[in-house]
Amino acid sequence: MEQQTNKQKEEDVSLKLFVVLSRALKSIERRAEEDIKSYGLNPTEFAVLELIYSKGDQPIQKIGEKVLIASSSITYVVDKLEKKNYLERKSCPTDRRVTHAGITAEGTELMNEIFPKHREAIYEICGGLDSNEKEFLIHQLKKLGYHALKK
Amino acid sequence: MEQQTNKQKEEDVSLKLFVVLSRALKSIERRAEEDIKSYGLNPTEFAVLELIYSKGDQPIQKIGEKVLIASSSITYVVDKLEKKNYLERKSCPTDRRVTHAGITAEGTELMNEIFPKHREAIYEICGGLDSNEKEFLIHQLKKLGYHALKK
DNA sequence: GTTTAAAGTCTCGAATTCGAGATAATTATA
DNA sequence: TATAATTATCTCGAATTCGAGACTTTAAAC
Repeated sequence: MEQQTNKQKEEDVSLKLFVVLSRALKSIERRAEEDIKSYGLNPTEFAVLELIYSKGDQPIQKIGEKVLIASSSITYVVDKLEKKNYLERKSCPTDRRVTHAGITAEGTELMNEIFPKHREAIYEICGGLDSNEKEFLIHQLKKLGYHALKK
Repeated sequence: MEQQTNKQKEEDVSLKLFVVLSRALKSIERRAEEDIKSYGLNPTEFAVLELIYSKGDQPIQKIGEKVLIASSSITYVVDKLEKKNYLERKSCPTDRRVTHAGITAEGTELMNEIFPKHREAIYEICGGLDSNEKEFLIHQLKKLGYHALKK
């Protein structure tokens, strides 16, 4: 009986956490998206471009792993970024299955311009907590996320 | 100079928090979605059904506010749940603009069956933290989300 | 060396979400 | 009361994401 009540409570807290987590992220995403849209990109495009901007040329496959989207979606996003002349595809000479995506001069120029602004925007959006609180939150979220990952 | 370095660091922590938050939620969502799909619903359908199951009949409009989706999306979701015979539309007698969505006997039966299972599943998924840690996390996430909300 | 298995990219169609605008009903204003 | 503004719902088309499967190339197994 006592057992049951306790379990009930634990479940409630977990559900609550799930809801609050979803809402907090949604609020942040809405603002972040607004920022990113003002640069003429959507969040996925920005994430892909940012990856290649900071990490250099990437095989199409790897992009999906890092940004957590399906391979068929990457094709779509890279297509769009290529049309905008921010990325270019380069077929790999050593493995002909592979295509790399690399950033263009125009893409680099764009990111030089907007990345600092984006950093600043995220900083403002996350202003509800101080630096130490953020560090601790990161730590806890990692524990939570790591456990959720495995099944 | 010192000022600049400090700012740099704060921005880094904020970016990191954003990434970790996104990933943690994505891990949880993936598992939660898996659970919900096993009941023949998708997350949005479940959320809408759960709202009406626990709070009673709702005007279509209100559903969107509570579940945070656009009005055009609600129409779509309620259509689907109506086709599955879990919800029914009831036109409001006092305000003819309004349509309420109410849960059917079949919908209630389904939720009686699956809601406890879902609670349990979320509890398992969130097992990376103990109850106190969750409470504290909820508190911090509220602070974070509340700040992000206003602009 | 063939045959099989695996890896990387892409095409296609389905599902979901959104925003803009249409329509209808209600409320506020002049 | 007529007019305007607001509210509620829905339609439509566009954007984004996914999964299944096609195709090519490479690696492994025999």
